[in-house]
Amino acid sequence: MRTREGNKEKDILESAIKVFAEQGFHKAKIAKIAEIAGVATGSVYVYFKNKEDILLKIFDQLWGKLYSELSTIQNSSDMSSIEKVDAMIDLLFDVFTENPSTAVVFVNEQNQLMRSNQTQFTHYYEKFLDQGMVVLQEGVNAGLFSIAVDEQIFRHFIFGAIRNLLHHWAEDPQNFPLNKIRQNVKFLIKHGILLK
Amino acid sequence: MRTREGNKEKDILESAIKVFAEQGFHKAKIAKIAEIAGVATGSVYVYFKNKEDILLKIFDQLWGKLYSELSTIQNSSDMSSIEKVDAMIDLLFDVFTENPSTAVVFVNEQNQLMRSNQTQFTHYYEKFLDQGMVVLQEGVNAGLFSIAVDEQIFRHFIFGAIRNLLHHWAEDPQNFPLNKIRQNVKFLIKHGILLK
DNA sequence: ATTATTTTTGAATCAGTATTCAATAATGAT
DNA sequence: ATCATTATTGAATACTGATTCAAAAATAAT
Repeated sequence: MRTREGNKEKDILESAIKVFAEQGFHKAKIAKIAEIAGVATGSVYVYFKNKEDILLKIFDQLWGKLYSELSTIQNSSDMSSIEKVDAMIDLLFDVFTENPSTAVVFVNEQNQLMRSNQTQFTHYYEKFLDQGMVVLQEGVNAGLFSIAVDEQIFRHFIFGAIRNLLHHWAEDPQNFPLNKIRQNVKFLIKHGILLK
Repeated sequence: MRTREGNKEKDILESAIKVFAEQGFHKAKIAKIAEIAGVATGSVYVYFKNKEDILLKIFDQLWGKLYSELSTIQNSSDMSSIEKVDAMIDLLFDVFTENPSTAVVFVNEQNQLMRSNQTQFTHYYEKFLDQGMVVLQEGVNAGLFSIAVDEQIFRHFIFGAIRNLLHHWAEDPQNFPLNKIRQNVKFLIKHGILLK
């Protein structure tokens, strides 16, 4: 017998996130991912079926985590709808702050990938967005939020906005203080730009 | 001498937009683009330097048009800041409505492309976003818009939101009436979701 | 220390497709 | 009608890089 040394699967996954973020999925080379992970090219295929499989696992991990944490928020019966919306925004920012490269990969690759694949992560991703809509609906029912806005549209609106901001932050973290972004997003969602 | 029959460059460009939208840039095959354009594979290389060059020309065209039309809006001295914001949103929606495939290509490919290329279209794209910020600033100065929001952040916020909505609309135009989206976006920008 | 088993390796293979280019066709000029 | 010039063609080429796999190395059991 022989036991595996270290955690190569994890190393490769982390290396891949970096390389995918830097080069984009298609220009990223398996040899480079292997090199940064400190393993041989062939080892990548011991742990992953193929290149796309690596990307899928990255998203599985991401959305599994996000969905599980969102559920916790959702079940906090002591929070108002407004607080929940804030908490959701914090959640997204927190997770992507931990790993800016993941934010870049998410923004650049997820759309393309979802088109050809229906897997694990798609499920969690949808669930995540659905949860967000439940919070919004609760707020409307409680008379806190305006009913002038369609939930589907709102969901894509706010999600696209955050996504884009995270992207720009990830590409240039210095000039884009994340806390300021976070505050601004919370404000904009609630009040818009009009002074009243 | 011999003159060129038809307008092959235009045919190829239009065909490429369709194929890129459907397959994504990397999976799109030159042979397919040529076939749909009704020309031979080799002809593509008469009119374009290479595959990426086609994509660049698509964006040149898109942002050249958007920037030029935005300038017209900007120069309308009889419009208030609020009206200008509305007009900008209409402009974006109008242009992408004319060609949903362009919306898909824009959302999926522009980020990647901009990273490796500084060309014509990047210039117009930046100018376009800058113009948007000028409008916002005017509104703040006129006491119409809240100063609680950083313009850079607002720019990425609203642009990301619209982009994402256009994307979902382009993928599924039936279930996503564009006019409703348009109205909702205008409302959200101004008032947010909070009822007051 | 030898053996059996499992992990790791990375050079060789292989596939896919962007790009080239010699041949062909079309056009206009003479 | 012939020629010169330019446009078009698409099969052949060339290249890149994902994937494979036979050999080597590491480990644990005896």
